[in-house]
This record gives sequence, C-alpha cells and structure tokens, in this order.
Amino acid sequence: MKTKKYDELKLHYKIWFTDQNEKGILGDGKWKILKAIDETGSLTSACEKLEITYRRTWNDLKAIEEQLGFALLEKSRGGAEGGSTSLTPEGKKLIRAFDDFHEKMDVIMQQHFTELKKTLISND
Amino acid sequence: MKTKKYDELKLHYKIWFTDQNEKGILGDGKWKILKAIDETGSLTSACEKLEITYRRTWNDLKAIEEQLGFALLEKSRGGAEGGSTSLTPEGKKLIRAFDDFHEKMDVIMQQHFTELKKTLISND
DNA sequence: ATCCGATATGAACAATCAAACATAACCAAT
DNA sequence: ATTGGTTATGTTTGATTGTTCATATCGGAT
Repeated sequence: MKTKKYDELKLHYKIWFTDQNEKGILGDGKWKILKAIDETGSLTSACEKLEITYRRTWNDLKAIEEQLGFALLEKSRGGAEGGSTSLTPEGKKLIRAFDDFHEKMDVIMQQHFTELKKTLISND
Repeated sequence: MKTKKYDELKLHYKIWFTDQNEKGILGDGKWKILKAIDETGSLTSACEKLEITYRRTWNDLKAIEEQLGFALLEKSRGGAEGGSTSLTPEGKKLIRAFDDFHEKMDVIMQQHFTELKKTLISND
C-alpha cells in the first residue's frame, strides 16, 4: 500500500535568483518568457505561445530589467510590423546559462529522486 | 557593472512531490512543519516556532495525510498536557529522506551555481 | 466533577496575485 | 495622412489563499 503510493510520486522543482535583499530577479517564469521572445521575435507572440497575459508579462519584464540594471531586451515600436522585441547578447547569454543549469539539475535531481524513492519503499 | 550585479546573485530553490495527477503531496512548507512537530511534540508549539497559523497548518496536514493514504502523525487529545502530536515511524522516515535529499541538493546546486556565475561574469 | 492545554473545525475577513478590459502611443510602409 | 500590428499603461474585476476569530471536543490529573 505504502509502496504503491511512494511509487507514484512525481518530483517537481523551481529555481530562482534574487539579489542579496531577496528581491526576485530571474525565475522559471521569466526564463520561459525570455526564451519565447527569442523564438518568436515579439512580446505579443511570446505571450500567445505561452498562453499568458501580455499585461502581466510586460510587468515582469520591466521588473527584471530594473532589478538587473541593464537591458536584456531590445524593443522597438511602430513600423509596418508594429514593432518587435528581441534579446540583447547579454540576454541570450543569460538564458543560455539558465538552460544549462536546468539541464544539469534535471539529470541530477532525477537520479537522487530515484534513490529517495527506493529508500522510502524499502523497509529499514 | 554587469559583473557586480551577477556577483550579488543569490540562488533559491524549492522541491516538492505530487501524485501522478499533479496534486501536491509534500513540499518545503509541510516538510518544515513536520520537522517542527518532531522537535516540539505538538502542533501548537510547532506553529509558534515557525510563526504560522494553527488553522492553516492543520489544513495542510490533513491534506497531506489524505493524499498519502496513511498516517504520518500520531495525535492525542485531552489529558493534563492537553494533547500532543508526534511523527509515526513512517513520518520520521519520510522527513529523514527529505532532509537527505535537501542536503545533497544544497551542495550540488551551490557548486553549479558558482559555475554559472563565473560563466555570466566572463566575457565570452 | 472540574480544569487546562491541546486538537478539531467552521466561518468571516483581508490580502495578495492574476486575468480581463480598455486605451494610448508609436512609426515604417503604403 | 492613413493603416496595422506592436509596445506601453492604467483601471477594474475575479480568484485564490492566508489570517483571524470563535467555538467545540477531548481526557488525564487534581
């Protein structure tokens, strides 16, 4: 009975960065947004893709740039296309680093999680 | 400037378990409560210690036991002491496993985080 | 039998956070 | 100068979640 329950357990985790004062800077949510912007070329389409609201997203992005003190985004308004948003080199570097971090953590976490489940299921 | 900001970054993370249906079972919050109960011997004092409300905590604990389908807590009411709450062996085992998991992750995360910061600060 | 301190539980209230709605500003292309 | 699609922003509404308050239940010790 117990064994069965433990076996059904799924692992989740979240990573985020703050400044020394615990104010949030970058987390999984913003990370996904930045990636989506990089892929789609605009904030609007990024939001549609992720199915999140433009308003909220815009707030988040404003916050992150204020926190960091330098630009991650290159934004333009107007024109035939209406405008666009893309990542600065600094922004690309940041999400690449975060990608990397996540990839490594995914592997390691799963390994240890499997171990943990074994421990729980065993009877010592 | 950038260098300085990245240098001030702090890492945070959260781990939690769900069932296959994504319903939360155990996370950092409940883990801390269980630990505090183990240390203090009662729900009331655990709440005081953690500075959280009894009401909320009680709800959380009820939920976790319902989810898991077996008891983590041994509760008694009445008596000169008013009552008490302690962990069952199964409960102790669970938090020990979670402790262990966190300890390992703390180390590994910090290692990789240090690496990540180095990457960000460097100029390639 | 009474008391005390803890568990147990309902209900009202407050606060926080996200979604939805509305509207303005922008500007290359036509 | 009109158009169109996007960025930019304020305001309002709604949902979710935690806090507070109130009250009942329990039972060993005295």
